[in-house]
Amino acid sequence: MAERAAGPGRVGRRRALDEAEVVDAALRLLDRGGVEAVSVRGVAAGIGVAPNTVYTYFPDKAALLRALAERVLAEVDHAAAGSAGLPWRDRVHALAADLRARLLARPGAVGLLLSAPMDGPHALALGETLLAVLGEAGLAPREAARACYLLIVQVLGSVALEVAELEEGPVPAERERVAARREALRAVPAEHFPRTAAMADTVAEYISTEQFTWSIDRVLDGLTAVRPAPTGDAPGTDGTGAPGTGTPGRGRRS
Amino acid sequence: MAERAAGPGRVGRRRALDEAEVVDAALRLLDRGGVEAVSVRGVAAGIGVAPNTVYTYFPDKAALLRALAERVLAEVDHAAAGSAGLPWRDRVHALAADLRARLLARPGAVGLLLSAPMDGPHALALGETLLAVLGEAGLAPREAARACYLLIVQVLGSVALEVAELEEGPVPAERERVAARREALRAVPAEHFPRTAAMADTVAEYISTEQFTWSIDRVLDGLTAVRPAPTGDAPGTDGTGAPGTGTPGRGRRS
DNA sequence: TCCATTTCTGTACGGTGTGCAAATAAAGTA
DNA sequence: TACTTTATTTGCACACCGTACAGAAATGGA
Repeated sequence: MAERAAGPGRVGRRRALDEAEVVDAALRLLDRGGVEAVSVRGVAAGIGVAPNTVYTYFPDKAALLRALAERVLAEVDHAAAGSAGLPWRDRVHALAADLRARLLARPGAVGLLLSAPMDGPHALALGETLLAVLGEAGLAPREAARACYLLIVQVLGSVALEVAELEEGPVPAERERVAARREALRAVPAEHFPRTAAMADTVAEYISTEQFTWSIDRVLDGLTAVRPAPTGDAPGTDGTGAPGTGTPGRGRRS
Repeated sequence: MAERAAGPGRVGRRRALDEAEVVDAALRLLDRGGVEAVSVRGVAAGIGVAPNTVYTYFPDKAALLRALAERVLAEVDHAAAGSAGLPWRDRVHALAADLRARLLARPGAVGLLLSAPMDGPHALALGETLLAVLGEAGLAPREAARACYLLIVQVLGSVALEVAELEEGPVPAERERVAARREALRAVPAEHFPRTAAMADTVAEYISTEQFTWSIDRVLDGLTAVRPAPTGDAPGTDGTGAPGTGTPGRGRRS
């Protein structure tokens, strides 16, 4: 099993591949065919090797999929968020848009990210970059960390819902996808769902870039809205999760 | 194939079950064993029938899974959001918390919701309820619709990321899950990810109820933050999705 | 050269979704 | 009642899946 990788003082038959080549083959399968096209046998065939050979490089399929998810995250453009000249809001937008675009270009990649803990180095790097931007924006570290998760959840969640509507095969343009949604929404019975039916056009645009940008903007508004200074009570959680008074912006500890 | 369901003037052998019984069997498998335990053969065995019989009720497995997702959504407590006495923020919190709790009680259900379009009647009903609350909160219909999607994305996204960390088997208490995360985060190298390492305790609490509530609060803040009145320009989308000026709260059309 | 060690392959097992033809059961008709 | 028509259910089969196991092939060290 893949215990100790290569090394000069190592004995035994040399391996013909390395982990990256296996992941690359998996990525090719992911790109055409989605996540369900990524099979151990398919990956093995893609690199001209017996199916079991894959288990020399990864202990099981789940590990291969985790590596594949990391591989996808590796391509995210952190530089977009680092351009020091831009206002911080724009830098968050750039990072979010880049992540969304990469994931939309690879339907099935989102499912990958959402089916295993995001604890790999590239996942950490993404969080670190976002944390830096939010820190420079003036958020206290604790607020920045929470805001970081809030934003990641929003991006991954919206891409996931967006991809969930896709058929197999090539991804249609956003325009067509919205149009298809609008058409499908004409079947919503107004007598049961009056508000939804009345706003069908806006509902059709849920999967649009505009809704995505609008959502991020509202989140950023919420992160910067002035609210009562945090109280200085003990740092333990109250743990109830129960809604409080209902007054807007009730602050919780930093 | 399941063309026309039962009817009084119908000829042919009577079916021994109905769709609901099939979905119930699938739900039992989902509850113990997660989404990957839901197999056509397992469902058939659960109701004492040959595997192919399932195809009399659903055209394929995907259709069965869609029905199962709907079945899960059917259990959401809309009354929690309808208690007219409470402030609207609390009603949103109640609905969000209820949805989260139901999905956490059934790990694997989120994956179900995120692997097919949410266009069933119970999905529509959920949106309609949320839309009503947001409308009563004073949001313009278009804003309310967009806010509705933003909130759904946040809830489903955060539950999805939360569930992604779970092992097979029974779900540990939140306290233990956070502790396990905290322990795992001790391995983060501070030289590469200084901010993440510094905030490890907060990062460990990403999956907590408190972070969930905090995130919803920030979103609600963002939805109610005062911002420039929408400009009256043409209703077409600009379609670029490019970030704008960076000034906070730049309003887009209602 | 022999040996220890590692990688790679052949084979096999139990599982999956589902297509197809035959069997079965009900209703309509004669 | 007997026969036809139709819908449901089943047995069988196929192709695919993840992966365990034992042996073969290749390497470096002694």
